[in-house]
Amino acid sequence: MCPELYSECTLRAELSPEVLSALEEATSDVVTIEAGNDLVTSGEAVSHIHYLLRGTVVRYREDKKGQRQVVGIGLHGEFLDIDSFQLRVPNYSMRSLDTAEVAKIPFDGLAALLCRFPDMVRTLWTSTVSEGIALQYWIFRIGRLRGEGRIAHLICELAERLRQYGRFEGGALNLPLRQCDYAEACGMTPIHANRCFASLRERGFVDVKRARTLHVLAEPELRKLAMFNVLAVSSEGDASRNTK
Amino acid sequence: MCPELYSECTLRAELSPEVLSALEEATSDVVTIEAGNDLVTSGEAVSHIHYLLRGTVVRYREDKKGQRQVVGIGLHGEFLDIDSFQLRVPNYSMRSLDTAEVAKIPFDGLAALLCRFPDMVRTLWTSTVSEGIALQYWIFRIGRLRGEGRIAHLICELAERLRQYGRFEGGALNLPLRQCDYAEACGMTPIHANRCFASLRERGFVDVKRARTLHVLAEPELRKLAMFNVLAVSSEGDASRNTK
DNA sequence: TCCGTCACCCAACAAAGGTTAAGCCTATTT
DNA sequence: AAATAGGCTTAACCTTTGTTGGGTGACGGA
Repeated sequence: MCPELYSECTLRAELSPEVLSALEEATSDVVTIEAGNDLVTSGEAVSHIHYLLRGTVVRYREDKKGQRQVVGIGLHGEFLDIDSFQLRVPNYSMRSLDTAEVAKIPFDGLAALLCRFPDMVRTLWTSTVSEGIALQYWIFRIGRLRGEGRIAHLICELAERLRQYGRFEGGALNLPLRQCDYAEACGMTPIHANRCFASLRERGFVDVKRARTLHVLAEPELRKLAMFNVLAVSSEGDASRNTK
Repeated sequence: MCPELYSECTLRAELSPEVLSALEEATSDVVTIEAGNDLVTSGEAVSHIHYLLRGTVVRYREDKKGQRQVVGIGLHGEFLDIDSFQLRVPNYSMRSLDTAEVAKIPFDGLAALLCRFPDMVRTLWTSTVSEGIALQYWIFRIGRLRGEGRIAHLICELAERLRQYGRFEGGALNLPLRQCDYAEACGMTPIHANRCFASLRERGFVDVKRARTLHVLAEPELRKLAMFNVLAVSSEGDASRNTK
């Protein structure tokens, strides 16, 4: 097992060095998954949780016509499906958007770890709570915003997360997300996502230098448009024609 | 403290009688909240979790224009905000739709309980995971379904939950939800919710006997329309004009 | 009793977003 | 260099949904 597997883990502050190295020992294997392949398939039992070492992953649900609704985006350094430790049979699928590398930690190994480090249960529980909060943001985004605002909201979320991880240099959203991925996450058609991107570009809020790297040019305006971070004292804005 | 406070608790199977009575002892007080009042306000610290003894409660987020997006519905017998034990300052509000009675369990009391009954942590964690799964259903509903399907989906969810609790007698959804509450939960305007209800009524799927009691007349059709329970083997249907 | 309020209902119009069917550009393959 | 494939872009058309403004009936308080 290569050393320092979990050196970029985003839960790091919460996990002691002992736990991290125990996690590394408990890791059964590290696999590479090509773009467009499923890591996890809805309805099929899994026996381990996944940690993303490299790449970007979407979590989604499919309707019976095969239309996908993305319900989460996993960035590298994140655990992708801690909840499956409880579920055993996930009711979502996960797919990598580019070449991904994931570490697998078997459930039994994790269970042993939780016995050895009981505090870890609280940490994982807290992480599940955070994910729930994130899901509520997604519901707000899709339920209360119009097309342009939804895209802007998702961009703001990703920017915020990358910034937290120190990977938002130069305002670049360096992620393999295609317009159709944004569409699936925002509950709209790719054509409409395209219209929204065109408008955001026209307004000078973002710039897309062909290569799947999106440059955020006007984050404050984007946040206003998306009513991102509603908790902060609102500074008013042009969000007039923006809600339902 | 009145006895048997938690006799209807929906986590009951997971909680031993000892834990239940310890919970009862840890309960600081039981309060009554009139319809339309907030139990919890976004951004304001709380010091206890809530258990709903009577009534119905919505959890929501507000945008800066005061428009609400409901992100969860609490039924009696449920803990409403276990997650606030971790958050301390919730970023959502909760409001009762009718006269509600809630029991409050202070955080410190709960913390003591978790020390005394360490297994309970896992139970609460599992409950948080379930809530996360429910939130993914909500995202799917709002993101992938059209108006009629969204309303149908929410009705199916509520029916399912009431049935689990043994309170779905005669196919009646006996809840104080107004059309505008459905609208706020489904990300649409009350006017449009009204159109959707009219259509569902016309099709003979539901019946609303003025008095806020909704009768489910054709659950299979509703489920088909809503693509509810996508996991089950699909039996095909008329869901053609129903997705985006 | 009358009045106000609240939930529901309705209709006409406008805007947003889905559908279909193209065309374009770039990178990769042959 | 030509061929191909994937992702982006555009346009025309039509459905869904929001907007505005009004209406009804039930109910509770003055």
